[in-house]
Amino acid sequence: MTVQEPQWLTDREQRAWQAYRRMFLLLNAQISRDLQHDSKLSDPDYDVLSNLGAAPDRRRRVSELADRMLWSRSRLSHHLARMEQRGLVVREGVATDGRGAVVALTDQGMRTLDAAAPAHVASVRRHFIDLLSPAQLDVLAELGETVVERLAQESGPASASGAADSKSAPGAAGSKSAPGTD
Amino acid sequence: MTVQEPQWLTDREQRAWQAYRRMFLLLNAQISRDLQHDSKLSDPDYDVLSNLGAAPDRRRRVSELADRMLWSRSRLSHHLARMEQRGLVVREGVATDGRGAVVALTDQGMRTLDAAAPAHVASVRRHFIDLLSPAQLDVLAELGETVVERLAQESGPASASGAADSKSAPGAAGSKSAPGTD
DNA sequence: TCCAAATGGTTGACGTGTCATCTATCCCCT
DNA sequence: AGGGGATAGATGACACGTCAACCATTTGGA
Repeated sequence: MTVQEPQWLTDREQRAWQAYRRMFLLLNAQISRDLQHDSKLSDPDYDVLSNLGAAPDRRRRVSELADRMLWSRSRLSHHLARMEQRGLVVREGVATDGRGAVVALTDQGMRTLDAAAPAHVASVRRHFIDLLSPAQLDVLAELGETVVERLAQESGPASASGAADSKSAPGAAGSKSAPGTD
Repeated sequence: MTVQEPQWLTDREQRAWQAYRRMFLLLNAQISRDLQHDSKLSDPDYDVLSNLGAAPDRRRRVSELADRMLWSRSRLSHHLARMEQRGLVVREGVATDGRGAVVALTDQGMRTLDAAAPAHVASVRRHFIDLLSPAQLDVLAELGETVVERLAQESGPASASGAADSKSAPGAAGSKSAPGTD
């Protein structure tokens, strides 16, 4: 019954882990701060808005939204309550299933999203994307997908994969229409 | 002049950003969960314990600890209050400066850290480190350092106290104490 | 010497996230 | 039918983080 000596991290591993954690800490703080100052939105607020904005009719089934964002239902429920309070979204009942609910973006929510998107994308670019080479971006994407895939299959074969947050431009140039930040 | 059309993310950029965010979301959740279940500690709890555990006399000046961890003083203060409540740390006054304070690991805190470290490292390995190639680890480290460096200098080149990084295992590679993972 | 500003740290209010629990509905099997 | 179980979602309690305000002490001049 020898106690197995734990396998500490090597210097190389330690360096990567450290860099990753510190990057997240600072990057997240900075981007959140920008978003808050520029648009009076929190990070999660933006995520919800952008995900709804990218939806067909600007509305989604609550559980579908939760799955898509990789959020717990509870978290989403709490957050929607706060956002509804602020007039950014509304909850509607769904006819086909008495239990279900649908969240829809209000006009105000839509306007808020449109107004926030450009600055947010710019923030992400400035503090992150533009600092990295294409090669680095690719490695990051690959590595992230590897980790996500493993975690997703471990913690629940029931999970559906979908897109979630963020940027990119879904057509609709001109001036209005959803800043397709998905 | 003309309103500048925001520069949305390209597919490649979008993919990297997306992967990064999802990875963090799931990875962090999983590691926190493991830590909570294995050792009854939250992520921040562990960070504080391990940082104090690695200190010369198992104690640090509060502000130095905050800088080192890249935490706000307020956050640290709140967290120390909770940890003190649980008997993991104690605050002591400092003679040389009437305003100052020092936090020290209690024996219980030390025991808790020792007990938690192996499982935590294993968790980090299992869900993250062991899934990546050395090359990927290096790219991640490099990229993370680039981003951190930029953010650190932007948000406060003035103070810039010892923060930097440096957390390399203080000769702990051996076996006994000083399990420093983060 | 004296006081304004800086520094170290705490606190309160409030938004956010987690877990456990609860309600209502739906599904399916007998 | 009829009831057990799964599902959709909401909620309450509590941990965590942020911001702004707040002491107390220390420092730097005039």
